[in-house]
Formats: sequence, structure tokens, C-alpha cells
Amino acid sequence: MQGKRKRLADRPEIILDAAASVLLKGGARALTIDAVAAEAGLSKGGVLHHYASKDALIAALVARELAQLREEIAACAVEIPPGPSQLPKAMVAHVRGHYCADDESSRALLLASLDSSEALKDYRAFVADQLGRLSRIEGPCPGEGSVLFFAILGLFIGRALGFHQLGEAELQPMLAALERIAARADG
Amino acid sequence: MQGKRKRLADRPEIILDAAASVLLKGGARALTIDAVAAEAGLSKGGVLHHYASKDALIAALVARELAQLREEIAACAVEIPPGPSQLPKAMVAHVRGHYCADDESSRALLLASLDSSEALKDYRAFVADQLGRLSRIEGPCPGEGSVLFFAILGLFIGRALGFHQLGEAELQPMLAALERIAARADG
DNA sequence: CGTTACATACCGTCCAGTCGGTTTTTAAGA
DNA sequence: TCTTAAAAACCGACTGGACGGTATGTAACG
Repeated sequence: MQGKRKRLADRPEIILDAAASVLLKGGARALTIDAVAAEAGLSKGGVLHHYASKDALIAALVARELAQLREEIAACAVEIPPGPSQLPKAMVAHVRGHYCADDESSRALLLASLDSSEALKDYRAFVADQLGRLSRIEGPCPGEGSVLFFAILGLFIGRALGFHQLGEAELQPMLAALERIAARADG
Repeated sequence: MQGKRKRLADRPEIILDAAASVLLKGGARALTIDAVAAEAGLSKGGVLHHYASKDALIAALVARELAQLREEIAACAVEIPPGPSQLPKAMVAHVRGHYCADDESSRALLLASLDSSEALKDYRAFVADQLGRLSRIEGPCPGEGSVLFFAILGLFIGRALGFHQLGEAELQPMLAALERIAARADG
């Protein structure tokens, strides 16, 4: 007895999905409350009933996508033995598993954060944290942790901004190279 | 006899400088024609007299910054012996020489292109070209050309978006690692 | 009957682009 | 050198649309 038909899914989630969809279709400029409302199948007032402002909507979207990203990376990490190379290997594994598949999430995450200084803070904190962990690695090849991090950052951000779009064939050699780098972290 | 005193500099260049300045101070959202006009010391009508639309202004700014970037990289390349490693080495040298100094240009370039689909095309073409050259390198370590490219892309774009800000001390080991990668291109 | 979940109409602001007019520069003629 | 007319550069008020947010109404549910 999950209700009549309004309980099919909670609106807040539907609205976030709609916002992500609008972002993916039209970029950051297209993200208006009206557009989100239309995509979600309700009115502007309806959207603003759940999210008090556009900024709040963006912040919620960024928070959701960021949480998902953290979970994905953590899930990759548990399959790798602990050690200095665990995090870099997990990040490469995450790219391998999600770059071609989850096009949407990562793009929406970045595009959303571009329009809200508040949401950007969360994203920035996440990026700084990851960079800090990787750059601290002091294996036989110092600096390669940072190289790995920025290569992945460039891969995702560049695509999100429409600079490039790698296919499997072009991605494969690069991932292999990143894996060699990650393996070196153990010394 | 280089003219009276209005020929000190042509307005179009002054306007582009003003636009870049506005972008660096307030981000993409602050880039309005009025703001550019105020920064350049003239009125909105004056700006629109030289650039027919905001999009044209952005396109001109991106074109200028992109041309400068190409020149800088080319200048780095002439000091390096020809061969497979010439371009990767030149790009790393460019980062070494300009990352800390030319903060402004690269940031303005990116921020500007985000607000104009037309200007984004030029930027995209440049990125695709560079990536194509580097990924084609088939040394003993395939894929490392792409790694180098994306690491530099992430370094610049990430900073332009405010995700990080590396100092000399953090940059140095990474550059050394990139140089090792570049050297490997010769086989 | 109160609360939640919307819809509709509306307001204020911001901003790109227009337009008619004014000033400055340039160039040519006397 | 002075005059003058055309051209280029520039100003500032205005317009129209887009968009964030508010206010008010209303239908369903418990």
C-alpha cells in the first residue's frame, strides 16, 4: 500500500533528475527553474515548493552527485589490497568502469557547480581532498600521484565542458598507462 | 610621428583587456556589456560600436587568447630538438614557464569560452588538435601522451574553475614527472 | 479541518541589443 | 593654414524579453 499514484516517487528526486537532464541537454545556461519544472512535469511554483531557491536546487543536485561519486570510488577501493597504490588504482578502476557509462552524472555535477558558488565549495573540497591524498604519495617516482590525479580531472572536466569525447579505443591505452603509474606507488 | 594621442592604443584591444579583467574579477556571470564598458572607460554604445554583440566580443577575446597560447607553445618548441618528444616537452616547458606567471590569460580564456557556444568551438578545436598530436605518439609507453595532455589540461582548467591552486613547491615534482614521461616519447 | 502539494498570476530586476543624436577624427579643397 | 564635409567613434535613454522569486488560490489527503 504505497499510496495511490502520488507516491510513485518522491518529487524532490524527480526534480533533481529533471535538473540534471536539463543541464545535460542545454548546458549551464539552460538551467532555469521554468525549464526544470517543464522537464519534471510540474509548474515553477511546484519546484520552488520543494527547493526554496535555484541555488538550493543546485546545491542539492551537487550534493547528490558528489555522494554518488564518493560511493563509486569507495566501491572500487574495497576490491584492491590496502597500500599506497590503493587509492590511485581505485581511481583508475573507477574511470574504467564509469567513464563511458556514467557520462551523465559527472557532466551534471560539474555543470551544476558552475552556476552556484555555494555548490562549488563542496565540489572544490572534494577535489582538494583527493588531490591531497594522491600528491602525498612518495613512491619511487614523486609527482606521479599528482599527474594521475590531474589526468583524470582533465579527462572528466574536459568532457563535461565539451572539449573532447574519447571512445573505448582511445581510452584504453591511456588507462593502461595510468595503471602502470598507479602500480609504481607501492615502490 | 605615431599620431596625436588617441592612437595610443586601439579601442578594440582596450575593450578586450577590459573584458578579461571583468572576467577575472567576477567570473563569467559578471561579464556584462555594461561592466566591460565601465572597465574600458566608455559607454555601452561605445563597446557595441566595436563588437556588434556580446557573443562577438567573447569570440574575439577567445581568439586573441588562443592565438597567444599557440605562440607561447610554439616559442617553447623551437628550443627543443625535433622528434617525437618535441611537442610533449614543449608543453611541459610551457607549463613551467607560464603556469605561475600567466594566471590571468588561461583563466580568462576558459571563463570566456564557457559563455559562448561559438567561442567554445574554437577552443574545442584547439584542444582536439593538441590531443590528437599527443595521443598519436607511439613510443615504448603507449597512452602516456594522452596522460600528459590531460594532466596539463586538468592543471589549467581546474585552476581556472577555482578547484585548486598549486604553488611552486607542489608543482615541481609533478613537472619533473611529466618531463620524464615526455622524454620517454623518443623511445 | 489542517496540512501538504501543487498551480497561476504577477512583480522587480537584470541585461542584450536598438536608435537617434552628438562629438571627434579624417581628408580634401581653397 | 583654414574651412568644411563626410566618416568614424561614442553616448545614453529606451525596449523587450528572460528569469528568480512572491503571493495567492485550490485540490487532495489524512
